[in-house]
Amino acid sequence: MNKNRGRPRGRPATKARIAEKARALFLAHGYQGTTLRAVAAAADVDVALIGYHFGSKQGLFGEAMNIDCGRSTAIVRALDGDPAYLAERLVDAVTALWEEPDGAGFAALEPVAMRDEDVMRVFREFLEREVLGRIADHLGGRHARERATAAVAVLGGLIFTRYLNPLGPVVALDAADVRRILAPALRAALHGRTVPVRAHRLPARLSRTA
Amino acid sequence: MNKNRGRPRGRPATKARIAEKARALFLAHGYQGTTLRAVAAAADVDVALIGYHFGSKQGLFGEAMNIDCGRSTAIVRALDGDPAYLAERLVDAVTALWEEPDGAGFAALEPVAMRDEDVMRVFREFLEREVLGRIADHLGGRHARERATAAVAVLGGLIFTRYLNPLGPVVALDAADVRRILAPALRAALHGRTVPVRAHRLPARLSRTA
DNA sequence: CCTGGATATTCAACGCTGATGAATAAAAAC
DNA sequence: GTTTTTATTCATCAGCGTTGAATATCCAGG
Repeated sequence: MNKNRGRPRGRPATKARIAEKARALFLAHGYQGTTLRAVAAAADVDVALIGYHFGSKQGLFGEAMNIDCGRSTAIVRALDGDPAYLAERLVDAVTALWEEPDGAGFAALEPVAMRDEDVMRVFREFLEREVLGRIADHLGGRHARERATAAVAVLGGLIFTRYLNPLGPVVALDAADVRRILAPALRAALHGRTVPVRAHRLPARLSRTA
Repeated sequence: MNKNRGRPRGRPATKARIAEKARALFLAHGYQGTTLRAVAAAADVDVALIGYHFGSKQGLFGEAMNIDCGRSTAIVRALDGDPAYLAERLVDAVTALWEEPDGAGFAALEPVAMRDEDVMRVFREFLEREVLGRIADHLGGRHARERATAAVAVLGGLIFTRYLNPLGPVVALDAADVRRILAPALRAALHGRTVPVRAHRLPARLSRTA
C-alpha cells in the first residue's frame, strides 16, 4: 500500500531547500513568472508541501526573500570611507534607512506616503538638500553638482521602485542584491563618465529616435 | 437551432463597450486583479469575444489604457538600433514620453497622478510588464532580468525625480542634459558590470559601515 | 432578389494555476 | 508501547487565459 507518502526518514532540511530554490526562481523569473509547481519540481517535492510549510505563495515569497538587513546609518556617514566603494555604501544607506528592523525606518509611513503631499515634499527636500547637496560637496570638482544630480536620480529610482511604488522584481531583491546590481549604475553616475565609445557621433544618431 | 450565437442585429458598439468596462475594472482592481471573465460579465459578453477583438489580456489592457500607440511602443522602438547607444535611446524615450509637445504625453495626468492610488498601480504595472519585461527579453543572457531590473530602477529614478516628485536640479536640465548625465548610469545598469576594482575585498569593507 | 464571403458572437473545451482535505508514514512524547 | 504530533504525497477543486468550432448577421457582386 505504501507509496512515497508519509514522513521521510531522518531530518532532511526540506523547508530550507524549498525556500532556497524558490528564492533562485523568484530572482530569475519574478513573482508572477514563478509557479509553485516549478518550485516544487526544483526542490523535488510535492506542490502541496509548499502550502503546508508556507501557507501560500505570498507566504513562500515573504519567507524566501526575507530581508536580512539589520543596519542603521544615515546617508551622510556613507560618504566617509574608501571612495572606491562610495556607491555601495550609498545604496546600503538607502536600503538600511527603510528596512531598519525595529520599526524605526521609513517603512512605517510607506503605505499612505504616496498620497500625502506633505510627505512627498519632505521627501523632496530631504533628497535635494541632505542627499544631493552633501554628495555634491563631497565630490567637489567642476561638474560635482551634475554628478550628484545623476546620483540622486539613481538613488531616487531605488526609493521609488522599491518602497514608494514597489515593483515586484525590485522588491524581490534583498539588500545585498540591490547593492550588487545598482552599485555599478550609481558609480557611473558619481564618476560622471561620458559615453565611452564614439561619443562625438551621438547626437546625430539619436535625433531620429527621440 | 438558434441560440444566442452569431452576429447580433444592428451595429452595437460592443468592442468599445468592452474597452470601457475593462478600463474601469483595470483602474479599480489593477491588472492582475481584473479577470477577463469579470470584464466579459460587465460588458454582458462572452469571454471569447475579448480574445477575438483584442487578442489577449495584454492587448485589452493596452487598448483600454491607451498606452498602445506611441507610448509603450516608444520604449520598444528604443530597443532597436546600435546597442552602444541603447542607454541614450531609453533615456530619450522616457523624456519624450512625458514631454510630447501636443499634450499627448503622460504630462497630462501628472498633477494628480501621485495621489491617485489607482493611477500609480497602472503605472507600476506598465513599468513592470511593458518596460522591464521587454528590456529583459531584449538583453537575453544569464542575468538579463537582474540587469533589466537595475535599468528600470534607473529609469524609474528619472521619472520620479523629474516628473512625479520633481526635484529642482533635475527639472532644471533639458532633455539633452538628462541624456548626458544619466546615460552612463543606465549603461552600467544594462551591462551589469560588477565592482571594477578590488571586488573581492568588498564585503569585509562594507560590513562596518552598512 | 440571391448568393457567398467577411464579420461578430456564443459555446465548449484545454492546460495551467494556486489552494485544500484526506491518507499515510515517520518521529516525538508520554 | 501507545498516542500524538509532524512531514509528506495524492487527489481534487474552482478559476484563469486562451483557442477551435459552430452559428447568425451584415455586405458586396451577380
